[in-house]
Amino acid sequence: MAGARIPEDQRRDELLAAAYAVATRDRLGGLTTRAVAAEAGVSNGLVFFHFDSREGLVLALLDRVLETTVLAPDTKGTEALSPVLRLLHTIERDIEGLPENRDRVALLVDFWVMGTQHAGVRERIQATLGAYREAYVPLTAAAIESEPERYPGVTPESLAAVATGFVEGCAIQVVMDPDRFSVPAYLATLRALVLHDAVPPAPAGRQP
Amino acid sequence: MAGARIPEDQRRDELLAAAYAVATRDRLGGLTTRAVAAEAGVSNGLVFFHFDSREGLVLALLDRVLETTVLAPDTKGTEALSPVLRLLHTIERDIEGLPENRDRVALLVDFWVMGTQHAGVRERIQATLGAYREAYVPLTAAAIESEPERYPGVTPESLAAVATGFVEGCAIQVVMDPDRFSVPAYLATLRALVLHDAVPPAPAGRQP
DNA sequence: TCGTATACTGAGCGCTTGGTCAATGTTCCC
DNA sequence: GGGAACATTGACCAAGCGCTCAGTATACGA
Repeated sequence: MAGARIPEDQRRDELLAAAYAVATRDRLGGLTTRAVAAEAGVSNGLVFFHFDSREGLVLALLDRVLETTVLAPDTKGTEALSPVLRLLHTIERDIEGLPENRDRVALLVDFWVMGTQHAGVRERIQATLGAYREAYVPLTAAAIESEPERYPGVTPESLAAVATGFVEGCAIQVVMDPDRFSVPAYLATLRALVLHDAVPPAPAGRQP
Repeated sequence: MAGARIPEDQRRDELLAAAYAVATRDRLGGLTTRAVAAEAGVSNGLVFFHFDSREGLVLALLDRVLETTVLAPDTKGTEALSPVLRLLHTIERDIEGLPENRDRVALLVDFWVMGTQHAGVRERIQATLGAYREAYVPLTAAAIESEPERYPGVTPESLAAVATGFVEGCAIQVVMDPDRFSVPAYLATLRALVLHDAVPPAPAGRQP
């Protein structure tokens, strides 16, 4: 039964896939080495052969999740819009993509909370979120430059922090209270706040 | 050593205080019955005598934390302001109070995450946050009524949801990344977004 | 003074966990 | 074909967990 059947990298991937399945089902607290081994159909010891420790497994899973999670604003198709509308449109697109990725977002929230107590996790997540925030800076800079008198004391960085913070806040609400959280209502309010006049109608949808 | 020395309610309070100390130090994951007993200087069994189970202890602690946490907008001293400024001022006051309560907010975040998997915890937290949101509705209703043409498709409820969601998002950032999160920069940006013109200067402070 | 209700102790049980390791199966090169 | 290198197993260990319980000390009414 035991033997060198599968090259190491492939087994690692299998185990990480099993870990992802367990973590999205039972959260990080349920991610035990035995549960991963059972999910992958291998023995408990093999997990330690490939990852040394549970911590190694968790960190490898975090790296995998961060790598395969698109965390960059998608500005495609918005080139013709005004800077402010472009920024708004990008935020909206990020928020709209959240509900369909609820499992993954929930797992990321777990890692996020874990990062409060674990320096390695914290650094990885802060780096990723920092890159996400910085990717917004060109958009926010253009928006501020288009109406500088409207944004006194607001820097591209601070506006990017608020924009990504808004998306992150929505992500957490999607995880925590998906039934009450209404994406269309949120976006309509965001539009009304950001666009002081001539507000295009929000997309149709349930509004509380 | 053992005996009926202290009336039940007092011991319960002592144990809850010990649980609070443990939970703010080691988070919910470190809240074991033995740790609480050691913190209170009593035996392990006494925890079960007073709370039946670890779950009972955790729920009692949650109730205590929710009761003693002021989660209602403070509008004192804002009666003379315009509705929009009043809403803004209230949000700012809530956000400014977060950093000094970081331990407590961190504990609430832990409970919040726990609520994802525990119906009892979820119900308690949703009820509290729902009451917080509803307490904002009079403020948001007045703000919308003062400039209805500016808020098409925005209801008092949806604006209250965004306002409290903004505060909650800030709370989580205070817990997760307190060094980078800048309250003054956030508030300045919020002011610029909400007030379309004649923006009063934001309070001085570090801005990233 | 004695009995009873109550608060309290701490050893211990059963279970799960992360982690170790000697043994074993498999592959591949010589 | 034989052996070195590697992947894999599963029993096992120590530690920590929630929880139980027989027993003990205290307060108090009769």
